[in-house]
Amino acid sequence: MTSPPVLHEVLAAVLGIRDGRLRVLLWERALDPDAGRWALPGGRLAAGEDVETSVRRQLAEKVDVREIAHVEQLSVFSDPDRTPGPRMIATAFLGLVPSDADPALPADTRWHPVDALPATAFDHAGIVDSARDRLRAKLSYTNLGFALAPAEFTISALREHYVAALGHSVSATNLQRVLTRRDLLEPTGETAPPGRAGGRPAALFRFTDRTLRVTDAFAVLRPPARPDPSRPGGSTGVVLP
Amino acid sequence: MTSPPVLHEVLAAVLGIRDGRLRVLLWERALDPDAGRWALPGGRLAAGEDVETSVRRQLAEKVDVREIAHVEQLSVFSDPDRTPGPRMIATAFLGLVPSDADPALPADTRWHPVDALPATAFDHAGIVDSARDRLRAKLSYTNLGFALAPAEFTISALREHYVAALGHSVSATNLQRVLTRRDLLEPTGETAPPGRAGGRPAALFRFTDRTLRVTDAFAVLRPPARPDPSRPGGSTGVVLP
DNA sequence: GCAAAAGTGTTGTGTCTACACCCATGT
DNA sequence: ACATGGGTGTAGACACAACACTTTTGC
Repeated sequence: MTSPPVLHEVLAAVLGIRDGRLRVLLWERALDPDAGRWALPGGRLAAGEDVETSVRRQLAEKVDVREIAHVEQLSVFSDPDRTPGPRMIATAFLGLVPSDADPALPADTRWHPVDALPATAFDHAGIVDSARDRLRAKLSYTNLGFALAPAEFTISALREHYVAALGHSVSATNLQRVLTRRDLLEPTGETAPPGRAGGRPAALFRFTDRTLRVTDAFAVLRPPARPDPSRPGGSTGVVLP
Repeated sequence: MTSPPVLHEVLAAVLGIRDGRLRVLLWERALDPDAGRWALPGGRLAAGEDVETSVRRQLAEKVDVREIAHVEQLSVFSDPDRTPGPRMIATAFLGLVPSDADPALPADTRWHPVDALPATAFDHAGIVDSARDRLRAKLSYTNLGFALAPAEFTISALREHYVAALGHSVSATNLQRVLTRRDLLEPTGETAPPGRAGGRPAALFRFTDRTLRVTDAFAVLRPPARPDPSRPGGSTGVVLP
């Protein structure tokens, strides 16, 4: 009745916008199994730590932990044959690095576009896919953009980040309004100088909050609207003449 | 450098509407540790199985697996001190049982309201909370109601299920329209006889699909609307005179 | 002045919530 | 007839997407 030993590892799909594309941090395996293939950073769980502590510790070897703006658990990958040798269960994480953080990377480590992965080790390609999907979903109903963008940015720079992450066009106009309406952006007061071709200088913004916040909890079937006494005006906003 | 052994278990928070309330299936521990406290069903991962296979197997001991309409992974609970004795990591699942399934339960097992849990074992209360939260969120942007409701139901019966699960009032009118617009409901053609007080007989409905489907993927920043050639009429529906 | 880029005004559309009203049945 | 519960019609309110237009710069 004794089960064979099961080892436990944590793996992180660390995503960030680099060079206008959504990329993931991978390192090239030097040794078998899967030598020459690209793998997610991570490693064995140590004695005193829970999985989140572990993944943060292991990432510190690849990229300065302070550069990681957000970490969240994805799911467990537990196919008995997912790796050769003794059975290994993996808890996968999504990590996000803002584009102004440029950590010095080990020689075997590089940013690869998530939509053009090299040959990957084990089941790591599926983990990257689920990280990308999670990111795309959360960009639409949380403030998670803060974890991709630099500390200060113009709206059009932010727009490029969203385009790269979502994979479809995004209007700068609507992006600004959606984020502003939710009080996620605030102007710094500074402006960025225009390029050599001229143009109006762009105002700089920052995210008001750099921790995850759910801004659109309900798609439908919202709880009944209780009249909100904190809002001074009546139910209507402006009455046109 | 060798890590101490880590054991792996799966735990399931099986939720269902019973007696008008959202409840979770718990069994009362007979032995220490935590004897007399109520625990989630689950157990050790066996050799050849992944975590989802394992949780389905373990649930078969408590409730007929065919009665479980939906199973999904929640997250890993890995605090080193979450259980006494050798370290145990748990992968937690959400399971849902429709209210017309009434599995014969073992003597030590009972349905408990999720908002009035008895003394629970280990960290299981937190797992129940995250299961409840996941269910509430997904009811709003997926067709997950199918996993709580019986095979056929009236709108007002369905409404009571949503009220119990969400914890706030839901209008039958709007519930029907929201689900109908998304093509999640279809009429069976049958009607349910009215109660002894009279009233119009209610039409019976069923869910068109009994597997999980995301119906509201984007809160904002949707991909640009490509003109849909499959839809015959122009962009507008009806023109008023 | 002109091109380029940023940002605001405005309009159209969808769809959600709320509520009034009509429908079918038992007593 | 009338009470009871089921179901539809309709109106109001947002909020989003799209696009025209104004503003501010470099050349």
